[in-house]
Amino acid sequence: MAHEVEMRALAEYLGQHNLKHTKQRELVLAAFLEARRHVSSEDLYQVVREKYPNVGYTTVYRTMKLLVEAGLATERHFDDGITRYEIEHEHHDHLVCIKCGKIQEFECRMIEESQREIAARYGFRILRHRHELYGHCTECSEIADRA
Amino acid sequence: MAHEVEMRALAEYLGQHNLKHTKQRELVLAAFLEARRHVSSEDLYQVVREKYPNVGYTTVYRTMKLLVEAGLATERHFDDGITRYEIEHEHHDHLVCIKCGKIQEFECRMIEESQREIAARYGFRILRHRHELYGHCTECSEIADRA
DNA sequence: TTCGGTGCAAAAGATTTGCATATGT
DNA sequence: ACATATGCAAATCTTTTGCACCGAA
Repeated sequence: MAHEVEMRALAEYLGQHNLKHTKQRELVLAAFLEARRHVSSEDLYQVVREKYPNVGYTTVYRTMKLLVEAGLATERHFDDGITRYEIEHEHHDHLVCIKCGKIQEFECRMIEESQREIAARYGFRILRHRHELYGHCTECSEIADRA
Repeated sequence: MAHEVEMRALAEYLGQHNLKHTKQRELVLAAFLEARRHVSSEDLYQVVREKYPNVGYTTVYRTMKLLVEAGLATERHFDDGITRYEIEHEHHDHLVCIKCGKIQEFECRMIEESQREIAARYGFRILRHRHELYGHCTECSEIADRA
């Protein structure tokens, strides 16, 4: 079984919270880790279904919420209204191609610094943020130019 | 009638597109302009209903989409999944208080510059962006500290 | 044996659509 | 007159919830 670290983290979380270690939770976590991209519950449901057709929608939705609680996943809301998940990691923002849907992560120290400055200016205490740049990626720009 | 400029802009857009100038469209636009904050279609529906109880949900939803087309309003998606609208104007981002819901706009040249730099680095052509900082505003921070 | 988990179906909440009717142009 | 707009109800789409049954501890 791959993903030993994450599987152990899940087991630990479940143990500490008197929750049960089930096949379904393991399957959803594995599918999520293997996806290596921003996936929706629907996406994961489809993947899990291929091998285990008796797993329900509900379980996938509930398990993703659980993984967020456990600190293994982060919820993301892009502009199409569908909730997507990514593997938990900090300090990054997103470039979203509105043609092909590709999502590219980026980091920028300068922006982080500016955010702190803005927060100070308005007396806000920042807990989290969203920063998404929407447009066309290199490939899609080229296609548009040729047309 | 207040909002002469915007009313004229609406009339112009309607004329140019073979659309009709109706009482409902005027009412929704007036309610939107008077709100002076980020409002949802539901909010506007409630306001319009007070004076004109026979206006339907559907008309408000459709009219807000029309106002976006006409360049009078901009659609915003914050993290609660409800679509809100603001008066069209550029170059600003948002501070959102997750306790009281207050939304404060801000502008930052430094961030805009960084965005251009990031776009260049990844070969993206940026068309629009979202940048929202979520946390506690001054008042809500103070209340939390006192507790 | 005992709770928590699962899966189905039904509910929920926001928004859209079909359709008969009403209304600008 | 004619095409578009309206308003209701029903449909949609994503996500959540109720509940009887199942299964991990």
